[in-house]
Amino acid sequence: MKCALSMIDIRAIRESEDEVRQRLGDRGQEVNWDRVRELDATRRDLVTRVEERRHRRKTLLGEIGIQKRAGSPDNPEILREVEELADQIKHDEAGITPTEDELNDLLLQIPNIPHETVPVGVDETSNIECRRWGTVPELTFSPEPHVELGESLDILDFKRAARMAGSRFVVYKGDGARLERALINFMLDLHTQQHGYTEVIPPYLVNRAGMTGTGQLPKFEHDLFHIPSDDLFLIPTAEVSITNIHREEILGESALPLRYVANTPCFRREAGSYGKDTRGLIRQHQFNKVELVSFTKPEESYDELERLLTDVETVLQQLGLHYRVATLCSGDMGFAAAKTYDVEVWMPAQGVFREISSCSNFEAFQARRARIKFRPADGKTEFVHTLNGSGLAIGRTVVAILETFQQEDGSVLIPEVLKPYMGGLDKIEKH
RNA sequence: GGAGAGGUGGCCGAGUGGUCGAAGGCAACGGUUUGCUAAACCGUCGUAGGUUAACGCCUACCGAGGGUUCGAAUCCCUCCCUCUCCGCCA
Repeated sequence: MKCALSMIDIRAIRESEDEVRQRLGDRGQEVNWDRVRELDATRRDLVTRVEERRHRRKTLLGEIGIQKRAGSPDNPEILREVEELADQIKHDEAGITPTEDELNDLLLQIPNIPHETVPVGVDETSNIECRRWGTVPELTFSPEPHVELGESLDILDFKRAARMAGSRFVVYKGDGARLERALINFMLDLHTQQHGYTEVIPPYLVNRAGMTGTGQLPKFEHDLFHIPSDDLFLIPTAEVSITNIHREEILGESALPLRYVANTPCFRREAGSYGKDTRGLIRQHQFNKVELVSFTKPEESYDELERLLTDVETVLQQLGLHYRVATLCSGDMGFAAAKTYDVEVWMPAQGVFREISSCSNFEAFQARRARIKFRPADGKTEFVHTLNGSGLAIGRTVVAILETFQQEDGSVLIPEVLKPYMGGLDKIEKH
């Protein structure tokens, strides 16, 4: 019998539903709690009954075996009872499958429980700013948006990309392509060499089970690009691939924490964001992102979240980009997250901070779905905690760099740390 | 895509239609012995669900799903995956 797959622990609901619901707050509004409770009870009733009958049947079968060996004739009484039990078991089992399926469907729809330090709120207005780093760059001229800058420098080509693939795609060209590549390499080197992450290059296509494990499915299928012929999905973030590296594994305690970094393209349908950020690199169907993922013991995950955030901030600080950090409120967090920090970079042309990284602790939410456990030295296996953060989204970093370091003549200075990755080039200018 | 082989516990590796949840070995853990290490010896040593205050007990699982049978890891079917060879290809 399959175990009940869940994202929040069914036992927690069974034993302290009130507390679970209270902590979910607004996030638990849509859940049909009565049905969950009912299905759980039904399932347990059926399972208990089936197991009792199976036990009885097993005993009888053993007796038949002994009699056969002794050469005794068949006992019709026993045979009849065995048959009856089989029918009853079959009948009850037929009820278990749909019960479990419905229960799992309901449980998979329940978002994660926010951590107690998460501010309560319904939208971004309740997010809490933690800190700012740097200052708004002082320009003696009015800053050009990255789209105009990129096109006049002939490093970004949105028109030709649209011709071949539609809107929300781009062709990077010349120093633009090189800048993108330089950023990827700089971030990967920083995280692997200074911050202790192991680089991986994972699959960009993932199956249904993988997407369910990290929480994209079943609820957010409409946000994903899907390949029907093979039932595979293009990853919306490397988080999916990396977290699934250890799906259905029991890790040794000494192996934790595990830290991975990957640069991958990310593919998002952006359904429902029509009209939002239609121009430029901000919101693309395909973009590169360097992603950090950690697997930790439960008691260490919140320290790890702070560490992850620090690693992400280091990237922005070394690039010299002005940013701020906010703790997301309960209503603004993603489905799977227990706590999230957003890192927002200053975009001079728009004059606003825009998200460039999101760092989350999923606690055991993904681990439970993906069945990722570890074995403590003393006791029973436990679910690990998973975390991830963008370190950083490359396209948006390009935007920030172009706009922040632009010069009045339309050229763009290359940040010091990137120069080695740009072959010593110190600015991008018109040719 | 074509042909063949195979999928058993952390690993290796037996296995027969009926006390097989599964021999044996390795690894791991605990202990005895030991100046230390090693060796040797003894013991423990899968996952999940149900039940119990707890010790424990019960059930399921030998790639997945069906079928045959009183009974299946063992026989049959379908699917998935891995490996080898051929073809194709970056």
